[in-house]
Amino acid sequence: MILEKKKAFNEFAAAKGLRSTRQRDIILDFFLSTHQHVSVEELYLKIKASHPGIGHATVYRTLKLFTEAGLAREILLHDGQTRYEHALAGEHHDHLVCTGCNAIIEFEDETIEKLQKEIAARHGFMIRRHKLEIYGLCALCRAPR
Amino acid sequence: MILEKKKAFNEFAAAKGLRSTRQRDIILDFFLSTHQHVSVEELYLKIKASHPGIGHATVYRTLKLFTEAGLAREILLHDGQTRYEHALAGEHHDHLVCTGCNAIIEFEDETIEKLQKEIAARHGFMIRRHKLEIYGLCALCRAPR
DNA sequence: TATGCCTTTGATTTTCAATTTCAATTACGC
DNA sequence: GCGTAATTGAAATTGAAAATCAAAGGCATA
Ligand SMILES: [Mn+2]
Ligand SMILES: [Mn+2]
Ligand SMILES: [Zn+2]
Ligand SMILES: [Zn+2]
Repeated sequence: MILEKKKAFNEFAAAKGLRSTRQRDIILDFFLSTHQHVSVEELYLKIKASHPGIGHATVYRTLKLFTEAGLAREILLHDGQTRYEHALAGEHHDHLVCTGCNAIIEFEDETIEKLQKEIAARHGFMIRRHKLEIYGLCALCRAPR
Repeated sequence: MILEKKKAFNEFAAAKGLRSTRQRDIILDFFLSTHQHVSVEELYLKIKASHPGIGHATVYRTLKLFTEAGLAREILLHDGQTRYEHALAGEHHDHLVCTGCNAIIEFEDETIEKLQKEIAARHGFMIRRHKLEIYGLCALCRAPR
């Protein structure tokens, strides 16, 4: 799993003529061992604890590379912080976002996906991507105390 | 229509103990006579042409008030600019966004709305709001030349 | 292993939307 | 009209993200 992703990035890097650097290896290791939907700042701070030399800019740049390579996906929720999640080829899902505890629940609904395509077709619109985010309170945050 | 909205805002302002100011009247007039999905900067520039004294901060603040009053709705698309659209009580719709010409097509789909509620219920999640944005190319932008 | 090119890095600066600050102005109940 | 508290707007500040650029480092070649 993790090895496959590393391999995938190495292939992407090779194809693009990118150099192999210590920083990119470290950032990839941290990203792969991180929970879903990590913000750049969160990841940067985690890395900085054991690798103080690594800079903000490199983390930003490298996450964009991972996205280009297909390992990561950018998620823009309503808090002004870009987050990244692990991307699996061909996989797609949407998000329930708890505004109480910031938990994120993933879901996928084939019918919704199909209806979106029908709506687009009806308007002669060609879909490139979409985002469906449902904001509210998760079961835990709804519970009294 | 426009008068109803002005009345609605006046009632909101009265209930909240807000004062009636020339600036708020002007900004409301401009907002109500503007096409859908206007950005703050766009609206500010339009107003400035005939009312140079009105400041950025006031436009930002006032649009937030309109939102609170239920006349406007904040729309955050993927271009880093907050937009506002006219809100009608009880009405909801989602957006097809053309990345070619920035056109925005509105749509509503009862089945999608229902499915969202089912998904939320399945996770014990209480929905407060949601956003569904479909990005791609509109019919005109797809057409050759 | 050494050379040299050219990519990458990271401290710093810049950008840009949006918010905050605060002194001056203004609305409005009395 | 008076006094007070809300409002305004120029300017400063914020915060995320991108850009800058000199120094460091990867890598093809000899
Ligand atoms: Mn996800
Ligand atoms: Mn709309
Ligand atoms: Zn929660
Ligand atoms: Zn278009």
